[in-house]
Amino acid sequence: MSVTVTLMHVAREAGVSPSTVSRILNGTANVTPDKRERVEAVIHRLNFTPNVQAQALANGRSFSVGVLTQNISSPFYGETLAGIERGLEGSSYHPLVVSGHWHAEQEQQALDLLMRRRVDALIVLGGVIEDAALQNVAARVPLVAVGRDVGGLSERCVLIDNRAGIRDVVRHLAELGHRDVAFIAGLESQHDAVERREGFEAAMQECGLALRSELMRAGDYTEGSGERATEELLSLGRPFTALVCANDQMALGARLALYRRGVRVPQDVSLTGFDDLFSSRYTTPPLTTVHQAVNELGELAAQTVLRLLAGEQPRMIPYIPRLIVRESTGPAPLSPATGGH
Amino acid sequence: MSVTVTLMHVAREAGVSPSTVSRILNGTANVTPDKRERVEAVIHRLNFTPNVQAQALANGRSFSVGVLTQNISSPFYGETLAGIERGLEGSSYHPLVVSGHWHAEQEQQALDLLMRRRVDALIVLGGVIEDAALQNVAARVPLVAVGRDVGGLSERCVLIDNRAGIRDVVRHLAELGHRDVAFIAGLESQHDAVERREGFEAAMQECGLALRSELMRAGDYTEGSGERATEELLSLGRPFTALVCANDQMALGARLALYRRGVRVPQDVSLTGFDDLFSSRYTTPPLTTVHQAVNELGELAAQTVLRLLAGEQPRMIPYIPRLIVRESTGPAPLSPATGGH
DNA sequence: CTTCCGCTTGACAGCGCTTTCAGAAGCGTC
DNA sequence: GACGCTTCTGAAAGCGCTGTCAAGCGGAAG
Repeated sequence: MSVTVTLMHVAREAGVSPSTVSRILNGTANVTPDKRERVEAVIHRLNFTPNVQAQALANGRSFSVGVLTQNISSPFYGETLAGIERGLEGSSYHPLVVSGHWHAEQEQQALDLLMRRRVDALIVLGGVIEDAALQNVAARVPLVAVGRDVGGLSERCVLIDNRAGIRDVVRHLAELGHRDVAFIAGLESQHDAVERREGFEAAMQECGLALRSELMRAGDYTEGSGERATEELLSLGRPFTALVCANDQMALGARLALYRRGVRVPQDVSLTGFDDLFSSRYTTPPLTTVHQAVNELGELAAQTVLRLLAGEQPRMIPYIPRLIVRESTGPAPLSPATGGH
Repeated sequence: MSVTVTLMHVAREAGVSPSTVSRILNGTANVTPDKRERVEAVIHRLNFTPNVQAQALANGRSFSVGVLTQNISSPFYGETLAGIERGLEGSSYHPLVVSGHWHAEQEQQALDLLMRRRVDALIVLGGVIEDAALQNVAARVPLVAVGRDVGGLSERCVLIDNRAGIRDVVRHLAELGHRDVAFIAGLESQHDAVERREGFEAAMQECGLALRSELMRAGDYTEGSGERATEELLSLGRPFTALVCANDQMALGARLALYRRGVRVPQDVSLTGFDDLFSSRYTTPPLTTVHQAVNELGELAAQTVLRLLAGEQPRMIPYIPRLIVRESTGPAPLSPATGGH
């Protein structure tokens, strides 16, 4: 392994001062064409790559944007990350991703790590860490939150209207004639899960449909939890004709449980999700769900961060989710299977 | 925004030299307990976080491991990343992820970026960039490749036996009595896609099954391409009883196309994938596929990198994929639907 | 021909940290 | 009490780059 070549080497080799090389590298000032060419030739010949750490140290900017996500492999956060990546493309900033796994302690460690790395800005995706910790960090670097309302930083939060999304789902089902609607919620510790549950309850009332506690189950946003919750619901003898899940992943689990019991979707039971993951277009049947444009949310967050870094004061537009009707919902069966116990 | 506090501030405040603070931070040398306590108190009080860039510059290690992935939002790479993250946990190293999007030029840019950031090591996931570029980089930092055999660096490549995986699939289908087996391949530019196609052809021959070119289609590993290829195959009048897809995502697309045509899985057509994505347990019906343990592969890669960084010379064990039989495959129909054109 | 202006360029002082080197204690021993 | 040894600690020299400052240069203006 050869010694890494530094800007100084380039300067010597090209017979100019380090300052000049730096200026050529950053376009900070004019340099006579012949010197520039000479230096560029040397850079190329020596395969010189500037040391970002040194640059960061010297000019106080690391050109990286910290991203606190929860679970890098979840389809939901994965798409958001891709959006952030795309939003940052073309700028000289780069994302630095750390996972918090929905665990306050890990989230705090992740934040520490990002601060240590002196990120120039921060994007926070969900999470359960207290607002105070985020406010603390926001005092040091520009911060944008996605899918979570941080007290005192609301104008920096990209939010979606969970209640409106679920309301659309319930209305859609009501229009199809469903009266017995089951619901699988997410964890009460997650902000949006609470909003979706409350939204469901409100919408049911609004549509004049009875809210039956035995038809309300809690999962944790994973496929497995959706499957288990659905099995419990089915063990009641299927006293429902529609099943609303608080996210697509649980709907996927629910779908499997229904399949195992030979319950047809949507002929026997209509099934809905929330998020519109990419793969939800490909479930059997394709899932009726609420589109979140996770991708665009990520991109929007990234662009907002860039604006903040450029010294602008961008305003956030609340994101309105959109109901996507596919084939997993249909008219309520004429003779609804009544509870069998 | 307050001025960031530096090690120097801490030193002054605690009445010791910067060297001492550094030593306490890194445990580099003994320090008398009272000084240590004093310094630690100040660190805490001032909320001091060491600047990683400066540390990196001073001691020549950035404590970050570059990861060249292809598509951060793909379920396949997402799980690998999670594995890498987990494998690096506990060490002081941290992953720095960049996407190449299966595009040689972007991959090269990603590599440049990582070298600029002076990553201490590199993990490469797939990709289409030439071996030479990777060898070039490997001369500078330890490199581990996953799912790709880099010439001259084979001992640093975590590989899976694609041919063996597909062979198991074909044998499984043959045992179930299928004789007319269709295949949807990936792009010829991707190494593993080629291996899977070749593996399929070899396995068909080995099982004494006829290889019919009209039943061989090419996709690009996306759901949409699987769907389109399946539609084409179905337009032939369904002269096949089993459909082998080169990855799970295409199988998902295929599943939708079959659903649309009212073809039952597995009663009319048996369907298989490759990769065993987490969500493949939850398709309707659950997908028979080849398990890749993407997660563990990532973790293994990370651990290997750590070993390399510690100066050891770890040996790679080739990974043997495993057939997972679920419910999307079944006996060949008694009276196979013959080609209808 | 001198003066002034604008542009290019190099010297140099950091950025925040680590690490070597050598001095200062502290301790045991003769 | 002096000597040598081991620890602990501070001064100082970088790590690779940027940005300020002032010098040097050529040409335009007087």
